[in-house]
Amino acid sequence: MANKFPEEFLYAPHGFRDYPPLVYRYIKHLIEIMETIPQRYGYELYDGPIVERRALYEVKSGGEIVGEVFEVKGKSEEKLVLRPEMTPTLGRLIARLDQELTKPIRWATISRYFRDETPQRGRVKEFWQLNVDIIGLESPYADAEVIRVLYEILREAGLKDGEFQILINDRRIIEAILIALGIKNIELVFPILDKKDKLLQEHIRKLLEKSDLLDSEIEQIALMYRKYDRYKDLLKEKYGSYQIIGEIGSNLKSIRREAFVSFLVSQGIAEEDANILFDVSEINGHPDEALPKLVAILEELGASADSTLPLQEAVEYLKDMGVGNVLVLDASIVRGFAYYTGIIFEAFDAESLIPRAVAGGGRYDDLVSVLGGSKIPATGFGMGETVLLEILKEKGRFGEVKIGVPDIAIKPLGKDLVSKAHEIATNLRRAGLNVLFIPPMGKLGKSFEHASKRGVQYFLILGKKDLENEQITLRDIVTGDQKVIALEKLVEEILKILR
RNA sequence: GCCGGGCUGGCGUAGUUGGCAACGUUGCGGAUUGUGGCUCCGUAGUGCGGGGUUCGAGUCCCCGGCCCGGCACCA
Repeated sequence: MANKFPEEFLYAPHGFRDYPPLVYRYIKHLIEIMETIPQRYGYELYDGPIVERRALYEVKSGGEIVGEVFEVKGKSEEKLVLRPEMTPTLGRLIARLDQELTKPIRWATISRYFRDETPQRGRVKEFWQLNVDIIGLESPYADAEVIRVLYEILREAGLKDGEFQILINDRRIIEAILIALGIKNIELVFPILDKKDKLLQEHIRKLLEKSDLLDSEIEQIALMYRKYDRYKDLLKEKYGSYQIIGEIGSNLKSIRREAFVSFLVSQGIAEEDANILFDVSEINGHPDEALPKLVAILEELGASADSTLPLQEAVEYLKDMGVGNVLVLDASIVRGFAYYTGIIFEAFDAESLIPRAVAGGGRYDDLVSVLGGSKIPATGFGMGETVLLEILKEKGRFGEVKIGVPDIAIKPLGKDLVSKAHEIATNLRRAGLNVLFIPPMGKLGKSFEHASKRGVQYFLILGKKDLENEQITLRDIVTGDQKVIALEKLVEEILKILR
């Protein structure tokens, strides 16, 4: 180290990760699950380029999101970016290949994506993401099926029913309510629904400003109210002595309403309508109970309840598929994206250990046509590996992930035995085993130690004495047992032991 | 971008009111070429960088860097 190489250069660039084997094997484990499960449901794998035209992302939602994209400089004039998500690429592919593809199309992909965001827990600048989509099937069965795939992945990854929830809603229902209320600016209301919790947080912050609490405390308390169920006890313990905290606590229900309604009113919505919208946004429960509430609201407004039928149907399918008990209809879920047109859903850890969605998706019936293709219905979801990884880490839910652990090691005792040992290793490898070859120098004991630290249990010792009898010694490194095996029966014997 | 916490051998930590930098663990080497994981010994830090206060700073003050949380934002 003669010259100064800045120490920080030993680390990955800010927001990016290194993946030494100890870390990588867990990610790889998840990736393999995410890649395998969709195939079990008949999905084909595909991929696109990591680099896309910047314009592709401007088409679908007005160019707002491009700010968090990595620009790529090439020789051409064309503005290129590292892809931040898959759906536009998928839309492009479908628009182009539409005519030759058998419908419905079931496609899945898992690959790396990039977003130039501020890193946080569960969020990094480079990540793997799975996308699962059904294109060309209008029936809510399609929505149900992709949700079933999502469910199975979460289960396979190690989460149990009750440890996660799949929140579901349908934009068409909310739209029908808004229309019934005579609200024209639908686009205005969706983001507000999405920010309901945040509105509460801000409202409480304002209430607390009059008190003698420190700004930093106010910030913290307001956040706790936003996630009240989780911080209820802590809040009482820490700030219970303040009168104002007690007051807010006992009036929380009306404060929630006030925070939401007053903001809507400030945006030009009538107070009466705003109150109805609040009631709608508070609907949160199993679809069997929540859906009738939405129907009732629509009927009260003198509107048709037909908009609830697709969600109803999807829920029925989901129950038939065994996913009924993790569903929660949350009428405040709309998802930030302009391109969603119908059923939308998000998966969360039930304990909110990580306050981010594990996966999210929905129906986007117009995207392909926006990109110049024919009008073709589509639904699907995206799922990154980062949040799920953090949740499993938090729960200590990583079992023994054995990736890159050799099944067996072999060491010749002497240079003149290398070719024979290599021949044996090759036979074992051809039988499908991962074989670690240890060169003949050094002490045998050290080799055991090394193999043991690599997680290897079985060790073949090829020495002259054994070889004279066409035999080889197999040692179990864990137990210390060892026996001599005839070379001609070796592969067979080893396979028997390993199975 | 904002707020908070941290930065001591590879890793994890201890360091009382400023005064010889300690412990655990891992890696590597050693007890000579067919048998280990126990023990022993050796190896390892310009204390994140820079400046200041002081006889003397890891310990106090200032500036910067990086890491980790959280907020904003989030396809």
